[in-house]
Amino acid sequence: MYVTRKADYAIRCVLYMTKNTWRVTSVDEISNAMYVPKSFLAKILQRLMKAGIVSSTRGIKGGFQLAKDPKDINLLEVIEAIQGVSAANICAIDSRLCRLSGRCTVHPIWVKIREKVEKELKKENFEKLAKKSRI
Amino acid sequence: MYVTRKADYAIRCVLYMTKNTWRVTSVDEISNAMYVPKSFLAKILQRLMKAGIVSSTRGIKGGFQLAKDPKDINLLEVIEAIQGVSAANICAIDSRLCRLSGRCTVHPIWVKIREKVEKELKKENFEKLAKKSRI
DNA sequence: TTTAAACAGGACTATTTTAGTCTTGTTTTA
DNA sequence: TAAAACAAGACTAAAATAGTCCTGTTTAAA
Repeated sequence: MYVTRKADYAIRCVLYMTKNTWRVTSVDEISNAMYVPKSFLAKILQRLMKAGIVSSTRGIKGGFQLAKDPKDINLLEVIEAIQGVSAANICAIDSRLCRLSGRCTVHPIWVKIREKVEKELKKENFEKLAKKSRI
Repeated sequence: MYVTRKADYAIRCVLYMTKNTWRVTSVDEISNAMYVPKSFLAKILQRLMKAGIVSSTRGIKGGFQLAKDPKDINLLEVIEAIQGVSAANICAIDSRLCRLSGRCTVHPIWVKIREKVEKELKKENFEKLAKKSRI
């Protein structure tokens, strides 16, 4: 499980929107507030759209807003919206990717770690995060 | 925390050597047994050398053997010997790498996850792994 | 009705990392 | 002294990461 810059930006972005729930925020605004390159952020928001996490309004005065209640959005979901499923070791995602799997002693350990990490990430919803947030 | 092929091969390699403790094994032998490209494995073994996990004997009939008791070698140590320290998010390794850290709500979560993963990996020593192993 | 602000989406690019290979040299034992 | 084995650095191809850019389309407001 490695969190890319893209997913990290996505998290900041959802966090910002959580603090401005029900208000339409533009890419430009989020970009400036969260120190994320604008055109890169636009791509990220498109992915969050496809995942149903945000919704968009086009045209002047348009922008993005959360499509769900912040308490129903967790970290894992945002990360996976951006980079797909991931794990410490590819074999923990798809055992076919490892020619030793099935016979491999280490395999169950990767699976266990993946489960633990995903559990932690699922526990963290954005309502909770925003309460603690100072940015 | 992402485990590269290199670290994955290193683990297989240490596992093989654990099952042949006190015997000198050549790169060629391990390479064939563990399905790892020979010249790549040679590089990996050099790293394990520097980390003090294996020792080498040069010349004909030379090769590698574990430099420590398998029960004193854990997964984390082998992974870090190959790829250095890692975490789900770079900010969990060095908070200076994140311009929001200190103010970032998500930062403590990455740190917690890193700690949990490292704890799991430290628990797994090679004596234990070899007992379960069928390869 | 036109203009400008904003999203949509595809193509493109530079940099870094990953996963190796290759070559030349040194050691050691039979 | 030849061959088998490690040592170490240079090299390379492919993939992933981190963006940028450009050409559209939409829509509120002047």
